[in-house]
Amino acid sequence: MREDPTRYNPAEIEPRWQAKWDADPTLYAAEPHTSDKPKFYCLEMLPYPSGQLHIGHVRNYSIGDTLARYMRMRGYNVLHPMGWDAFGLPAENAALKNNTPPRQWTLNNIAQMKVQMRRLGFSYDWAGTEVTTCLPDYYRWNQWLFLKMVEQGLAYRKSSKVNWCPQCATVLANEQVISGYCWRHEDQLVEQRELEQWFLRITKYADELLDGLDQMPGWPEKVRTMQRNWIGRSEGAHVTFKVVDNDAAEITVFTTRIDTIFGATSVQLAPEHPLVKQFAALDHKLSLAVDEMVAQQKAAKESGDIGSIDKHGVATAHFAINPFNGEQLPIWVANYILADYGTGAIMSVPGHDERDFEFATKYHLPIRRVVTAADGEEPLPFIAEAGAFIINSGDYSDLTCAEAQHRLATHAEMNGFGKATTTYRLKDWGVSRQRYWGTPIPMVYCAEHGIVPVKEADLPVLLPEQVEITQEGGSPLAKVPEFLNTTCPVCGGPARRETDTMDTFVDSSWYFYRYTDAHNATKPFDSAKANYWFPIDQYIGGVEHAILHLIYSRFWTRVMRDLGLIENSEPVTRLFTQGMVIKDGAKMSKSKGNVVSPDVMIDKFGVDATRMYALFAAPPDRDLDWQEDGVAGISRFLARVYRVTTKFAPAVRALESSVRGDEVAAAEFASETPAELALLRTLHQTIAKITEDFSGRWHFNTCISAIMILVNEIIAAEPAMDSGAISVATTAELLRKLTLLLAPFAPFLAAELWQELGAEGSVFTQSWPVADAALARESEIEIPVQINGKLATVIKLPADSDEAAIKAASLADEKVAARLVGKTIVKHLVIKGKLVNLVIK
RNA sequence: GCCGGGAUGGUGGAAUCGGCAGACACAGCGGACUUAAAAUCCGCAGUUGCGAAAGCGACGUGGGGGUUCAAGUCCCCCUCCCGGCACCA
Repeated sequence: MREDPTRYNPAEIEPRWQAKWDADPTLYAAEPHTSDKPKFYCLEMLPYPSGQLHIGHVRNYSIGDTLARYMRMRGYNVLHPMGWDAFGLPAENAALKNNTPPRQWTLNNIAQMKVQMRRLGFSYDWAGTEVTTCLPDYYRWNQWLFLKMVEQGLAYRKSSKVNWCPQCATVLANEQVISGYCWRHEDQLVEQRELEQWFLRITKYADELLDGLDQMPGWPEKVRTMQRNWIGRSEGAHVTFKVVDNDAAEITVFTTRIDTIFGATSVQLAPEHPLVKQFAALDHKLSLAVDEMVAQQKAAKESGDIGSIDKHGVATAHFAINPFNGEQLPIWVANYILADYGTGAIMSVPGHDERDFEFATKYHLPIRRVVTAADGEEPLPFIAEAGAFIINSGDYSDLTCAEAQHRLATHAEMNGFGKATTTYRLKDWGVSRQRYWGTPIPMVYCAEHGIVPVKEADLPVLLPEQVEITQEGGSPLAKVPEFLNTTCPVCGGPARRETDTMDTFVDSSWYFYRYTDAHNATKPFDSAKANYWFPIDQYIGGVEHAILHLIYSRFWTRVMRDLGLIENSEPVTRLFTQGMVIKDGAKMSKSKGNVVSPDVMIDKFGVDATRMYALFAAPPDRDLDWQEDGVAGISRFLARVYRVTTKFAPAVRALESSVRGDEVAAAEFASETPAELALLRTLHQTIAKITEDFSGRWHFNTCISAIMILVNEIIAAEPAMDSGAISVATTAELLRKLTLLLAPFAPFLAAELWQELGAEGSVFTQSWPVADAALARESEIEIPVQINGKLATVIKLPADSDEAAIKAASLADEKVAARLVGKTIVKHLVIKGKLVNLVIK
């Protein structure tokens, strides 16, 4: 039975085509940047080489490959690259566990995964584009770009509190801390340590990164919102308060509502505010209370509900002076004030802020009204809307809030105690990592000359191969004397190298530019090539990178633009975030034992069925519940396509060899029977539907269902094809176009069937079929007739029937007539080509 | 608390612009083929009432209200689920 040659056998078909495709390394190469074809840069997020492709990758890459194949058939010059995000901690963990060097482990994994990806038939230009970020020919450009950033003042070193993951044994960027936990160890709380680190000045671009989001209609609103929140721009003012009887101390607060400053009745400091330390040193009771608050804030942060801790505070013995009216305000320390936002100090305006109101009520602090929208009677706290104005505020009374904000800030600035300011939640990107398997930071420490960049000519700073990886903290490179000890680029004297490596998000921040010129040995890439291909037309990946990779990439693009390497400011025109693949309603995980292996699926059902199921089971943006029975269903469908196509293939081949294609068309279209026209109608409706879906909606699940409908109709017509009632020419037309429609979704089967049908060339270099509107049009349509909005019957009419004809036909229907007996027609509504509704009484 | 996304048969999902709810598949049931099974093919299939049947009717897109000749789709209110943000001053 298995030997039955008429039976669909992906295990035979797929490896045969794979071998053929692999033998031609230029098969999927894009044309050079001088091509006159329109370009299309189709990109999927590169994988980390864990060694095993998972089903989520299969989904991600199937979406991208389907699009890439389609766009090629539409005549675009398509760049479809792939690479490896190959630096990172797992390689070091594996080294510890298996005693395999990280490099070897990583390269082995890459080799394995590449076999899997080739097996899946993805149309990547491996030879032209493959980038492996852990190899010196790539990471030397990380170093080169880092040096450029040092030159521009965009990379700098400073000591500060940083996030430390004990499991990673390294520092993390803010973006890599998810609600207090490590992004790769979800149970690991992140600690704070004071360390000297390299930072990249992403905050320089904060405004541009934020404002750019408004001009990115091709990105999901969700991702843009997340980035907006992350950047967290807040426009307001700084105001500096002097402290009574303490000339050395002053408190600068940040407020977005300087217009309410006459309503301030206290000043609140974060427990970790520097001035609190000073006060507490002389006040034991305060000191104890503050320690408790610090501990409480820390605990709340860790349990993730810092938003809901009970507000409490403690008064200090000190007073601050409101610079606008000289009023003395008590200085408190409060547990709801965060040290790391704004200035860590606020003016408390309980009349017009909910938190301040809650606090003031609890501690019986005065509550004062300084804003109203009408009569000054609104219940407090009153949060002003547009149109409100200021009262009880001296010279500023009666101004609108906006006007008062402007005047107060200006007054503060002229008198040197404040000014309009913008704060951001976004902090500079800490890129130092105390790990081995990453890009060495190309800097040298000289006793004489301080921190000195490595000379460009001396790049790359190679990562040494023989390194002992241990669990204990500290940079592994610091224990490699051959690496550590070097000479100063300025004086040639003894010096030591920076032993931290770069965050691996540096690698992925610009890899897609390298794809455009992956083998360039003298530059990161040729600008002319990058400028031709960029921005990326379509980027496809998981939403989990919304504020990591995707914000770093936007930053890096601007840096490279300002260095003159590229012209674009944004890397990606359209972003698509696909949903997760889940199993039995839950995220796949080893601990739940619900992991689906792509290899097992392919062994059982073949690549085409596996890929197609990944596209069929849900729209690509939604989560997809993997059901093996569903893959089996797709496999049966493909088997039907194979059977019917191969059955008629000999007749089609014979026809093709006797008549030229266009003559067939000319001869045929004169004399089709109604049965043939009906089939051609479905064919052209299917072409139209799929073509439209590719232009934006991407609901490949409904594309595939449309193909199934077409196939079901072809199979239903099989007896007529057998008998000759449907001509071989029509059959040929149907099967050839069907094969073209299948090509982006089931490439192996399409390649096989295209050959079976005796057509010339590769199915993938054919033009995408064009829907013929005339053929797609229905000659006869069914019109539902409703009575009082409920379906009464369905009538059949010629498609071009006018309103009068539809009206008459609806009344002529006997079911309708029966229902009309003894009733009055109140309204007879006809929607041409759609429906009839009779309102009767 | 705020911002997104979602809730449709036994299951995944379809209905793209307010116009026949449930396309296409999965699972299920019945039949054909077979000694039998698998595979394959054909058919049935939202729930429910009446009926021997053909058929006829009612209900039905998380819940409640509204707009409309007509609502899964638009408006208002509410519930639950997923994701993100969160004393951000």
